[in-house]
Amino acid sequence: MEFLMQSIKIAINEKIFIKDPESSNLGKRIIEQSILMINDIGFESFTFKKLGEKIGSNESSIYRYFENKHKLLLYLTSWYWGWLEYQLVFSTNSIQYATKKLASAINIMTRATQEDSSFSHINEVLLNKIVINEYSKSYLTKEVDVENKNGYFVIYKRLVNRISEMIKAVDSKYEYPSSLASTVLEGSLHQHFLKDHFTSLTDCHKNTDATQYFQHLVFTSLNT
Amino acid sequence: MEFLMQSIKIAINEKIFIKDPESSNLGKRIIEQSILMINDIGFESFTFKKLGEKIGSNESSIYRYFENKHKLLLYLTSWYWGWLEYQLVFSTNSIQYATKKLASAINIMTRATQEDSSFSHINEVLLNKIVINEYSKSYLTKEVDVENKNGYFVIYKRLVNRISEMIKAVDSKYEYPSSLASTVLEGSLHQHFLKDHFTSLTDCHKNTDATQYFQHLVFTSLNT
DNA sequence: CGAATATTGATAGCAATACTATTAATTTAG
DNA sequence: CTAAATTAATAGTATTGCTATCAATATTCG
Repeated sequence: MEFLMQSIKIAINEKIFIKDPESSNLGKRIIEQSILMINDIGFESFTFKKLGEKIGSNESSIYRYFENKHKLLLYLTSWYWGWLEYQLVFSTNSIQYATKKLASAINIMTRATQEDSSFSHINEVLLNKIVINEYSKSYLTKEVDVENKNGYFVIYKRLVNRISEMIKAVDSKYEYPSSLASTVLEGSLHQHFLKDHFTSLTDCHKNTDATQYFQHLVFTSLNT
Repeated sequence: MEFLMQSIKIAINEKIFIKDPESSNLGKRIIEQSILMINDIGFESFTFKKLGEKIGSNESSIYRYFENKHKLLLYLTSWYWGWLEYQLVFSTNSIQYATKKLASAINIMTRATQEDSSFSHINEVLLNKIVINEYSKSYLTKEVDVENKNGYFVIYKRLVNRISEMIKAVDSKYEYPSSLASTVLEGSLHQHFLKDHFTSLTDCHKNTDATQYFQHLVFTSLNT
């Protein structure tokens, strides 16, 4: 997958960072290398000090971009959802039939992530793995309500709503469009996690299985 | 809900603790008060030092029961799933018809937790909240494969498998029984979380809504 | 160009966390 | 009632998650 439009930038809520990491070379290295490092050692073991060493920079310099590693995680995951949203809108916009549109959306939301050469410093495949392993930690906190009010989760919420609207377009009488939409997005991450760590708890063993599963789940729930 | 059998004990993998907290008064206070405290301040802010102060005991004494707070979380969540499993088996065992059995199981898995006076030192309602807010953190770690091999998640896995078997009993041709079972269990926690923090992402606003949603989701997926 | 301004790097320091070790006090069990 | 087990108290260590300060470099713009 590649962005067809040049110089598209994923717009992240400015309250999430102190200084926009897209605005400098150091900022981009912070993003690039934090993705590699979080993927490598996990979010718990990841620290700004270690990242500083890795990028040949200083802990205190990273703190000038992000208040703490939680905010960096919010940035990375927001970027990921923004990137997915773009693909969703771009791919489904021209589809006429509601059913076909929703099927295409489910496909994009549940498939294994493809690389995208448009953003040279971001490895989308690894970022997808981070989202699978760490996204819940970004909202399963005591601060979730305040951060939600601050708009830290808007992109994700917009994405769920888009799917929800597509579901309604297929079956306006269906009673749980938002729950179904959130189930697909969150459940997709979960099934991919189970595929890697708890194979007995899932039937999705190949990459394409999750898509099949959710297509079936959604379309049997709806009256088309 | 009450246990009809006296002196039932939820059996937890002995590798999770150093000394069985059920074996002493201090151990029970550790469990009782850690539930209150984690619920109160969240797992991230929870420390053995604070817990020690709260129960009028010492940090080092708690370390004789649990290696670290991660293991304590594994203990608490294992206990919860064991308790739910008991209710599931007890309530559905005598039901003949596969469909009715599965419907009853979904009901138990997705409803709001009821108090249980059988275990005086454990507040099941608060423990359910902890599971909603913290369970994923217990397996979204770099150590998950080792800990899985050690059997730290057996109870949860057995529970998913029980549901999976019930699904198969209703529709032996259905291709995704394990995925559907794990989706119900995990998705139920997620919908309850959304109900409390992201109301726009769910249609479950009353406690009973999640049950309705998952009943519909499961039974439209299956050919009965 | 060159001075002002912004950015980054280096070092230090602090409070809290996540433990471990040791020893003393207390409880319990035979 | 004595020995063994348990618990409490204290101290100590390495790491984390920051903040502050100041020097070294870039960058910008008049």
